[in-house]
Amino acid sequence: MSCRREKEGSEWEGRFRGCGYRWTLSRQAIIEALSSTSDHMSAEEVYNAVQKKHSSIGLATVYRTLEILVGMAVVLSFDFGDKRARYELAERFSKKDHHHHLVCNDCGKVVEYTEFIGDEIELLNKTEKGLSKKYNFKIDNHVIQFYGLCKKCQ
Amino acid sequence: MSCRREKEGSEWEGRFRGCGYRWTLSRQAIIEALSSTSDHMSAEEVYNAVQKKHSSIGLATVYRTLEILVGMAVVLSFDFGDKRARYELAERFSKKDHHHHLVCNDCGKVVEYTEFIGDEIELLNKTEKGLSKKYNFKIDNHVIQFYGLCKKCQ
DNA sequence: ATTGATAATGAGAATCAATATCAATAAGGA
DNA sequence: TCCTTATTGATATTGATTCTCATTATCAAT
Repeated sequence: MSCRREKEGSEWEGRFRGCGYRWTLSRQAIIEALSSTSDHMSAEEVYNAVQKKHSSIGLATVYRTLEILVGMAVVLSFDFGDKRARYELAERFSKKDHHHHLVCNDCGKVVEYTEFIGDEIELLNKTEKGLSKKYNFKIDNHVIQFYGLCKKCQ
Repeated sequence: MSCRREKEGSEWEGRFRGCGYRWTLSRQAIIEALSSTSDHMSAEEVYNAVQKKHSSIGLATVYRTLEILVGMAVVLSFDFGDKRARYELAERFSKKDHHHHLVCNDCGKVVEYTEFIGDEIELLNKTEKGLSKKYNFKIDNHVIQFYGLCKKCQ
């Protein structure tokens, strides 16, 4: 086992314990699964991925852990219109740049675009500030998504 | 019955028949229910509202009709994070101005804001155009929403 | 290393919004 | 009025997610 892996392990461990959670094999495996793909996995897909190495981990544990990770803002949960939550590591834990999503209503294909993000973020921040003040909300999250038909499905 | 009501009835009838659908009492009642509130009703809430005047209309019909209305772009469907679809009449069929939503993650309160819409729309249109070209998508829908905690829930 | 409090877990049952089935009914053109 | 067929209500079913509960694992204190 490499030095790097140990270091990563203890970072995650620290993050969990810092939030009052224990550090367990299941949690490690689930984070590994999320880290090792660029897909937007559903809970069941995470379960299947995790099963390959650790067949004893149950589906309920996957759901519970994902809930915790979302609460820790380590994982983001998305709704792409296919009737199940889909998960992806938050920007700072992933290799991906900040992006938003463009979803095909027919085949479900998801494009992660980064091209127009700059202006979007800027506007979102401004709007967020305005909304916070006017409506007394403490805003901690936003969604921007586009829906349509991809080339094939048009 | 007023002249206006008759006229509205036939407008809706025309819209349905123009799409190859029949015009039925159930559909009329469901549209009335959607028109007579500013809430974001769930399918079950629409069902309850409709039941008061037409107790024979079934829940399945409500779901089916809402699906059709969404397909006709008469009704918009939203996900506010409470695990059920919520519906509202599209802008051109409602008294409301174009707005986006700000949702409390705790109590579920939904604020419809219109203040910052101008810039948002402009940016969305621009982004939409850029995405269409670059990714060959025919975009027909977008979502912008903010999530946080309202004053009470902070 | 052992212990004890308790957090986490797996298996499976339960929940609940949404969808599918199917026989009966209603819409609307001929 | 008749006929075709879309629509409907009742109800069963699905499928993602959550809950329950007995068992196990974590980890701070010993």
